[in-house]
Amino acid sequence: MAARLKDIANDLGLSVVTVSKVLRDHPDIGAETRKRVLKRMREVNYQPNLAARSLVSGRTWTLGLVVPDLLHPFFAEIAKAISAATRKQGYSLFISSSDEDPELEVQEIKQLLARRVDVILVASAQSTVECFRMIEEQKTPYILIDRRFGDMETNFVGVDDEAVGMLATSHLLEQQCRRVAHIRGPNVSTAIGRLEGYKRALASHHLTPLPGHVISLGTSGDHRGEKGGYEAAKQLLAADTRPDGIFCFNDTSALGAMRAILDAGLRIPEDIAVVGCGNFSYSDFLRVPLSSVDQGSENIGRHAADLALRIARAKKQSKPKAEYIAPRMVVRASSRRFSDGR
Amino acid sequence: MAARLKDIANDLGLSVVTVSKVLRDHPDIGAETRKRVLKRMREVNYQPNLAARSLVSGRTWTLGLVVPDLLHPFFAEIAKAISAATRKQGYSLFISSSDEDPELEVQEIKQLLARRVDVILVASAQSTVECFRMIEEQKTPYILIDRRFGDMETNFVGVDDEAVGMLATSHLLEQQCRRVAHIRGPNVSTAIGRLEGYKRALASHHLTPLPGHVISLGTSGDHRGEKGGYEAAKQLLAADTRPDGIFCFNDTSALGAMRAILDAGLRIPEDIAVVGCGNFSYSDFLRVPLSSVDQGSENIGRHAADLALRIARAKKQSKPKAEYIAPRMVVRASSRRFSDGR
DNA sequence: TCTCGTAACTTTATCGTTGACTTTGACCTC
DNA sequence: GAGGTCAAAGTCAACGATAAAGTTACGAGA
Repeated sequence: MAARLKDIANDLGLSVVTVSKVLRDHPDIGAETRKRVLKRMREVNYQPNLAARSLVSGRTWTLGLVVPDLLHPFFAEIAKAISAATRKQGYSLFISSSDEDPELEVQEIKQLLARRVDVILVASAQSTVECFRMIEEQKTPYILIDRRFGDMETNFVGVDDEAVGMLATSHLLEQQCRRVAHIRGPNVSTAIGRLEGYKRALASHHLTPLPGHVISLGTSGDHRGEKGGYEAAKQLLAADTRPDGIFCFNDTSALGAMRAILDAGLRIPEDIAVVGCGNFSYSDFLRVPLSSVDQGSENIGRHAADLALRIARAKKQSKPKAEYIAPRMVVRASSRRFSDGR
Repeated sequence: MAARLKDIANDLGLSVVTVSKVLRDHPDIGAETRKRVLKRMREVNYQPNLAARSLVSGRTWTLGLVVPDLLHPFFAEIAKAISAATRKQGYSLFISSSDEDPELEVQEIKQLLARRVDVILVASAQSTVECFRMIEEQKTPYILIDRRFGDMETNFVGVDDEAVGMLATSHLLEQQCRRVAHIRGPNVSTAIGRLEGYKRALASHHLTPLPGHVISLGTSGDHRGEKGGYEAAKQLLAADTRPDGIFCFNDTSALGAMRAILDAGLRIPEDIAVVGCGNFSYSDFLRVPLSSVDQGSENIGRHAADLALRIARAKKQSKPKAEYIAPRMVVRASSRRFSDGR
């Protein structure tokens, strides 16, 4: 069955170590011997036993990724990109979904720690940093993706959320919206950053959010946020002054919001322009194609993978590094109020 | 740092094996000793080294999943369900995406074999069975998901594709469509089954497909199939007799088809009713909400996970088992031609 | 009293690989 | 010819856990 170094060594009358050296391209092996060993390895389709290797080296050539929801295209794309980039370097990737549940997430992380993965990547649903202290105790390096935690000095790869907020809001202002509302997300770094960007963009036009024009997505139950977006938009429509543009925390909440607007008999973008965030793949096919800020998820994935590999290969812990990906505005019908393409 | 059995044994003046036995609930341990060991384990937060365990046992408590495209909600949902179900039993899941590329898929599988995963699950993009012979040689059990191969006797979990075709086509016929066309998928089991179901449903109404009314999705480039669906629908619209109903291989091709229909100035469903397959999560939010056959992807995932766990835990190879999940028709506006809800 | 069984541990060997040292022999130099 | 260098092997001891086969001590049964 599965061939071992020992078998090859016996077959060729060599010692196990010699064969092992060939495997790892060690210099002190004769050309002839090397050839014979390599030939035999091919013949028996030798595959090193990684468990044994891990045992000796303390490394597993394995990474772990935990995302809030694998069904969400943003995270699916990140996962796919990380998997593709790391596979090429001989690493395999454990992927799991925490369902936005902090406790489940902790369990996933514990399992990854028990498996001694070389690096953990998390798009975290935690509200406290306790969980990361736990990871640090095990001395397993980790990278936060998409969501940061206050002023924690950690490895991070994600979009520049303030830029997202500015991009979306500025775009709406350019489209002559003057009462731009914001449906903000839960109290995590991404939502806070986007809100900040929204305010800054308004400020740069000498505007401030009107009363009731910043509304929170409920966090209840539907974590994709369609229902939350629907409810939030209904509240906005009932506000003293109706908004003429809405920047939504993400695409799913934008879907809900658009539905609420259409249900109310209003037109998009004429009465209210809508911008989401995430640029999910089906934006083009919606009732009203949705303008959206692209977070460059694939890019995030690639950068995260590179960073993870660098960390995994490094002998020593290095200083935490934060990488910010620049977002990109993708304009579609839901916010295009002028045909001149401005 | 990471505590080992040895450390605990030293701390308590016991042998390593005794501690190991406590860990595995071995009977011949005194009550007092067991208590002391468990207490210490908790104190130092002991995590068994799975590499060492694997080395001895030859098992890794690890599963591998390869899907054609993690971005596709159908596969993402399956992946998520498998991951959730197996995690509870202490198994971790490697997930990777083959991008519908048979060669890449083989590479992924090789990596999983090298890692000695206990079971491999594949939604395969292969056109030949060669690759599975390779898996069999390594004696690693595997489960095919979604797509079968001819008459190969293998473990399989997927939807009953003939039922899918019948369900969709019968529904269109019930909606008084009389010229039902089919945009079929590539030459794999799923597409063949659905085509078969389509024909059988027609036959049971004493109909046969009209000339030019079964069209293949091109396999070129865009593997999600929107472009393919668009092109195929354009051809259908140019056919001698225009169809009044289209059953599309999947939802993404249905998106493309719907766009072609709308672009041609026709109405959905009045002029042409459309049914897809996959029931992807955003169906409700489309320009015309899409009727679709739900393949029960979560269900598929759960069943696949159960089967994988059973196989992983079994001492001996057992007879291959095929499980078929029943599909479900979800009717939305794209095919609802009567308001009486028939 | 002697054997035997049993509960509760311990010893030893093993899994497949690797890192740190040795050994061996050929060849060179002074 | 003694000593040194170098290439090309080989030995040994881990790595952390487990399975199988010992070893005690003690009480029961004959």
